[in-house]
Amino acid sequence: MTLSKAYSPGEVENKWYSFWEENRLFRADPLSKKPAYCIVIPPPNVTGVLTMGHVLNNTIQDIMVRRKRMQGHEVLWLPGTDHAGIATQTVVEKTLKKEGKIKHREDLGREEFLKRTWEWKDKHGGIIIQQLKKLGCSCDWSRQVFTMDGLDGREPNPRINYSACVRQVFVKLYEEGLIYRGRRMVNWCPVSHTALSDEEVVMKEVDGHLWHMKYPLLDEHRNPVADKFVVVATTRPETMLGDEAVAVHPSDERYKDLVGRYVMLPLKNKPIPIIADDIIDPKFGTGAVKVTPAHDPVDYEIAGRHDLPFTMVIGTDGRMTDLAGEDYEGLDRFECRRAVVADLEEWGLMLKVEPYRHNVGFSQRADVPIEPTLSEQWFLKYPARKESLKAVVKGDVKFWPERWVKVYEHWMENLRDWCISRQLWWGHRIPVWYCRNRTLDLRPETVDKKGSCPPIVSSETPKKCPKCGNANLVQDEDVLDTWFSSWLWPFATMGWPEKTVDLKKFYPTTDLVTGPDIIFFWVARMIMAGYQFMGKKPFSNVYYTGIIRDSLGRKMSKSLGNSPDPLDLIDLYGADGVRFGLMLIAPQGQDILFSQDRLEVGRNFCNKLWNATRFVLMNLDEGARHTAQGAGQLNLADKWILNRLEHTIRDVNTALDAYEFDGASRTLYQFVWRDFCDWYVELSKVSLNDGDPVKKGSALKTLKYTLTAIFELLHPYMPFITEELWQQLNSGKSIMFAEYPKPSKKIPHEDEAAHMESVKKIIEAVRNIRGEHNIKPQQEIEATISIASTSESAMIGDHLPYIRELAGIGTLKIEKNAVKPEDVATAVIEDMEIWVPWKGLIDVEAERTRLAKEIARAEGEMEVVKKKLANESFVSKAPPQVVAAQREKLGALEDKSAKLKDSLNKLV
RNA sequence: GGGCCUUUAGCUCAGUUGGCUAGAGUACUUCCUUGACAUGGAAGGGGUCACUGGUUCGAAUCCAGUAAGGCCCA
Repeated sequence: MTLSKAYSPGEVENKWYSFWEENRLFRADPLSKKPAYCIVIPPPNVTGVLTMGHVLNNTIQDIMVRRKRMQGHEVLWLPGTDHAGIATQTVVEKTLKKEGKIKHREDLGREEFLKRTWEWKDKHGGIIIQQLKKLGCSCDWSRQVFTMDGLDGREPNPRINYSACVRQVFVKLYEEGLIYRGRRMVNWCPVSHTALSDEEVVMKEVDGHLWHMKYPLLDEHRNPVADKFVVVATTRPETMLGDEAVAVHPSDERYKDLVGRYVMLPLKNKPIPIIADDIIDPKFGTGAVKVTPAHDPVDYEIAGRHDLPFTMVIGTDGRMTDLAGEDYEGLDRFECRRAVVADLEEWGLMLKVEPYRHNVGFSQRADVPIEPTLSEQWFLKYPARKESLKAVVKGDVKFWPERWVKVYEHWMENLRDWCISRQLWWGHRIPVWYCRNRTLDLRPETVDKKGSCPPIVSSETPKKCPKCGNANLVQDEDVLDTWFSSWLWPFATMGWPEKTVDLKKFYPTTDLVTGPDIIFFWVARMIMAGYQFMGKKPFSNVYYTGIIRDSLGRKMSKSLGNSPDPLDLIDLYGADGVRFGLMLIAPQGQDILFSQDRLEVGRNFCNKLWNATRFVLMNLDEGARHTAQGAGQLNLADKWILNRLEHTIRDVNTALDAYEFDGASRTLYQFVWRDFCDWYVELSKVSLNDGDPVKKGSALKTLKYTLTAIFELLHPYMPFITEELWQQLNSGKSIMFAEYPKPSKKIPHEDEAAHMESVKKIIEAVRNIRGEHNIKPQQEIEATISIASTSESAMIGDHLPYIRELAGIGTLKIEKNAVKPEDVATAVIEDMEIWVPWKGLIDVEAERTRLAKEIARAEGEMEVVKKKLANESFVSKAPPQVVAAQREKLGALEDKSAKLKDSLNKLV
C-alpha cells in the first residue's frame, strides 16, 4: 500500500474516530489500578454551536488528556452540556414569537412552554457534541451529563440525576442558614424580566447628561422659602419621582445648616428631608444628591441607615408605576425621563444640563441598562470562603498563568451575597413550597408568627404542610441561576451525593481548562462548592486560555460576523491542521489574534508529515514495515537525528509539564520540518542509495524509529493523522496507548551531533555560493576542502558523501593545508576552507560582493568581541569560561577574516 | 480611582535563572517542478528589542519612571 501524494484529512478522520469509539478507547475504568487523571469539560450551552473559543479550549484539554493516557494514566475526560437558562429560554421564546405562535410565553403557560423548550433541546442539543467529535476530542461519551438531567419527564431515571443533586444542595444550604429569601436591591433586567447576579452586569462607559435640578427649600413650618433651593445633580431625572430625601456629606460646610430641614420634591409636591451621610462625595455635582431608595443600590443603603421609605416608581417591565403619579404612570423609563425634564423646565426648576460621561451597568445577556430594583429574591451567603481563598493563594489549587490569583483573591475578599433566583421557567425550580394557609409575606418576623406556616424547603415534593396539614401547596415560581447548577459540576457529574466508584477514583479532578472570563461565575464557585460538599478541592490546576479575537483585535461575536465556523475550517484544513495551527499561534496567557490563513501552517505541516512517511514507506519493504527494530550500525547522520530527537523529547515534555502548549508545538514543528525533513531525510538518501544493505538497513531503522517517536510526540496535538501513519509502521492496537516518549537521563551522541553540525555548515556554505551565483541545482560543481592537519575537522573526510550529495558536488577533494588555487569562490567554516572553482559558473564581481559581505560580517562581530576583551573589568569579573569563550571566538574570527581577505585580494 | 497585561522584523509571536551581531512562522526578493512533499526545495534581504534613567564587567532580559494600547474591578 502506498500513500497518496497529498494528505486528505476527511476520510482518515472519520475512520479513526469511529475506530476509537467502537473500541471504547475513551472509556475510563474507575476500578483501574493506574493513577487517575481527570478533566471535567466546561459544559457548553446545550443548544449552542462550536465556536473558536471551544476549539481552543477543547484542543488543549484533548492534548492534556491524550498525553496522560499515553503516559499510563487512567484518564477520564468527562463531557456534558449546560442548560444555559436565560440564553436558551430567550432563543425559544423569540423563535415561537417569530413563528407567530405566541406574543408572550404566558400565552402558553409554564408546562407547555417547557415542553417546547425540551423539544428545542432535542432538535439542537447534541450538535455541539457532534462537533467536538469532529475536532477529535477523546471524551468518555458514555458519561455525558446534562445539567437538567432528571427534569425531563420522558426520562425519569437518568444515569446521573443532576437536578436531584441541585435540590439537595439547596436544601442543605438552606438548613445551614446560608440561603435566605429577602426583599433586597437587585439587578433587574427589564428585557429578560429577571433578577441577575452582580456578575451578570457589565459596566459600560456611556455619554449621558448630568441634570442639575432645583428642589425648593422649606422652612420650619414646611412652607417654601422664596428663591431658596437645594440643587441636586443626577444622571437619571426620572427617578426623582421616587425620591425620599436629599443627602449631603456631614462635614460639608455648604449644607451644614440645612441638615434636618426639608425640601419640596417637585412634580410630586411632597416634602422630603435633608439628611447627612458619610457615603456622599462632596465633590460630585453640587455635593447634594437626591436619594431614591427603591432604585439605586447606594440610596438603598442610605435609606436603611436613615429609615426612609421605599417607593417603587419603576416597574419590572421598565415602565413607571402608579406611584410615579398619574402623569407618568405607564410611561417607559426613558420616555418618562424626557417628560420629567420637560416638566421641570416648565416649572423653572431645571438649573442646567451638562454632558456627562459615566458608567452604567448593562445586562450582559440582553445588552440593556440594568434597572436596580427592590425585589423579593433568594440569596446565598457563599460557603467555604476562607478555605477556598486560602487554597488558591497557597497554591493548593494552582492557577496558570499565576497572575489570575490576584483577580480571584480580590473577588473573594469582596463577596456579596449571590442572588440565585431567576424569574424564568427553563431551569431548576426552587425546591420551596408555600402553604396556601398563610400569607406569602416571607419576612422572617412574619414567618415566625403564630398561625402562619413556614415555607417548606425540601428535595422531595411535599404532599402537605407539615405544620397545618394543608395539602394546598404551591411551589415557588422561580428557577435557580444556571451557575447554581454548574458550580457542582466536578462532583455532581460523578454521581454525588452517592459514594460512587467514579468519585472515589477521579475526585478531585486534576486539571481544569477554561477562559478567565468565567473565573467568578464558575471557577471560584466550583472551588467553594468543592470544599463545602466534598470537603476537598475540585481540581488541582486551572489553566486559563486566552480569548480568541479577530485580526483587528476585536472579540469574536455573532453580530460582527467575524467569527468563522470551525467546521468550515476543519473542512478546509483538517481537524489536525486546525488544532496544530491554532496551538502554534496561541501565545501563553495572551489573547489570540486569529485569522484563518494562519491555519495553513497546520495543514501544510500535516502534509509534510504525510509525505515524510510516504518517503519512508516507499523505501521500506512491505514485510519490513512492522518488523524493522532497534538500531544497526549507526552512522553520523543517524546519531545526529537521534540526538536531536532526544533534545526534542526533553523539551516537549518540559514544555507540556508547564502547560506551554505553544512552546511544545513550536519545538515539534522545528524538529519535524527542519531537522528531520530538511536534513535527516536528505542525509538518509545517501545511505539508502549507497548499495550497501547494512547502511540502508541502519538508515531505515533510524527513519522508522524517529518517525514513530514523532507520531507519538505529536499525537496529542494531531490525533488523526498520527494514528493513520503510526498504524502504517507499527502493529499495536492504537497509538492512543503507545508510551509517550520519555526524556532519557543522558542525551546520547552529543559529540557526533557537533560533528554533524560542522558538516551541515559546510553544506550550507557551498549552497550559499551556489545560491548567490545562481548556479542551477542540476549543475554539478567541483569543490576542495582544505583542512588544518592537526585539526579535529580531519574527521570531515569520513563524511564527504553527505557533502557531495547535499551540496550537489561532482568532484570533492579534501586536502591537508592545501595551497589556495586561483579562480575559486571561497568559504571559511571553522578552521577549514572550501574552494569552488569558477568553471564559467562564477562571476568575479558577484564573488567580490559576496566576500565583502562575509568579511564585513566577521569584522563586525570581531569588533564586539574585541571591545569586550579590551574591557579590563570584563576580563577580571566575568566568569573565566565566558572570557575564554570570547578569546576563542576572537581567534576564530581573526582567522576567518584573514582567509576571506586573502581570497578577496586574489580576485583579479 | 484600584489592579493586571502588552509593546522585539511589514504582520503574528518566541527569546526559561542577565553572557553568540536577537530567532521562528508569514509576507518579500532570486533561483528551482531533481523520484517524499509546489500544502514543496535552495539561497537572500529585513529589527535603535516603545522611551528615559538605574543596577552590572555585561541588559531584549533585573529595578524605577514615562508613553501608547488592551483587559478586569469599583
